[in-house]
Amino acid sequence: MARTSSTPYAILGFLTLTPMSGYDIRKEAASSIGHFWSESYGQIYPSLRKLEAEGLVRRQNTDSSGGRERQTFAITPRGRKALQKWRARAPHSAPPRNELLLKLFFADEQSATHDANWIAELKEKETARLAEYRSLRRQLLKEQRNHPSLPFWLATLRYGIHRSRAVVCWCQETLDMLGTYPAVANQVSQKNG
Amino acid sequence: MARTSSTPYAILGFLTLTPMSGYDIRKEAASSIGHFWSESYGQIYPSLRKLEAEGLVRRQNTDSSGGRERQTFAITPRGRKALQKWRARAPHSAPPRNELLLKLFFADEQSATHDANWIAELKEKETARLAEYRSLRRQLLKEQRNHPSLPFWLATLRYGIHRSRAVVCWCQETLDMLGTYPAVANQVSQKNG
DNA sequence: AAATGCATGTAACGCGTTACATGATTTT
DNA sequence: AAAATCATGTAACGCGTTACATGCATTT
Repeated sequence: MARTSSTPYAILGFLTLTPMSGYDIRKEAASSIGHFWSESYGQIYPSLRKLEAEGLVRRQNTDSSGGRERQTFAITPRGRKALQKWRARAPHSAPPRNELLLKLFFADEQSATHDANWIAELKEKETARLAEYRSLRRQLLKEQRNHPSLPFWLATLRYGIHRSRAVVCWCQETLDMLGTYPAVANQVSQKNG
Repeated sequence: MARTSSTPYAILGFLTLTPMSGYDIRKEAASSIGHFWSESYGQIYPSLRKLEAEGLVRRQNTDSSGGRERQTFAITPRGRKALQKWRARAPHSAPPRNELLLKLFFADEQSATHDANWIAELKEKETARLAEYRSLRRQLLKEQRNHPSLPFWLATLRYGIHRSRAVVCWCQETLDMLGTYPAVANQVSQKNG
């Protein structure tokens, strides 16, 4: 198996919940861990093949009811062991790369209007996310009330909430600061008070 | 020039401050934007060559006083224009990838001790960062008091502060949650109160 | 003389995205 | 019949890290 990629383990993780197709995994990932992790088909399908070749997953049944045939995979006992081993290894945190901040760092009074607009957008996006988090939280509390993993899922959600709140707060502070530049104050199409 | 990489622009940005060598850029980047951006030599040196070939930077003087010869680069007028154009383009935010959260999402009561330890470490790291931010802030306010870019630099710093505070807060909440599992409470080597 | 540190640079590798190709089914 | 949707898959590409190679100076 690949040395450093966590993609195969993300796949194994989802397959512990229930057997799934690559398509399902993608969809599930987007809705449940999308706020801190992303996977593309270009990663998932090849990974599934490798995992199958190593006996960590097995093809369950290819049912063709509705649409193209679906390849459903299930995790094997060896797959569960591999997942456990991965779980025990310390996570490495990737070096951060935030292009908005990079641009802001090299801003000047003339061009700061751009930043103000981007930051206003970001503020709205993160505010919208907070609403999504709340609804996702309600949904989890209702539909997964007794799932033993619920506390862990909620913990990752809380991370997103803390993060978004911090970002929204920073956005407002920074918009206020940028607003002190006349060039910015006059040009920004803002709904920030 | 490369289509999507922001590395060349980060380099151009630093060269607007003062002419520098690749080595200097790396050091400067680590200390000033290291909390939200990273560059490696493997990126910087080839980028500098390309930028030179395109006339966006020029080699200034290769002074060999002390150690190996130093290649110092300065930004050209065309380089400034390229930087301005980049500044005007909206930043794209990379899809997030947080391996700690991925592992936590697939945690179970047995293995949650690992997470608790990592989270305790993270909490200390982010707490230490907060102290670094404060000292960096003091330094900026003293040494760059009149630099026109100071407000933008402070804004990026505030981002880090908000972010770290949020993470520390989440860490504590999550440690408390994990502590309710007997298996975790007994095994974690903790100094968290 | 050896080891360490400064400074420049390259090569190889793997990862992940993007774009594309395919094919079947349902909708219009 | 055409368009849109579901589902699987591949190929190409670029980016960024890691590891390595080099060489000069200073320290021990």
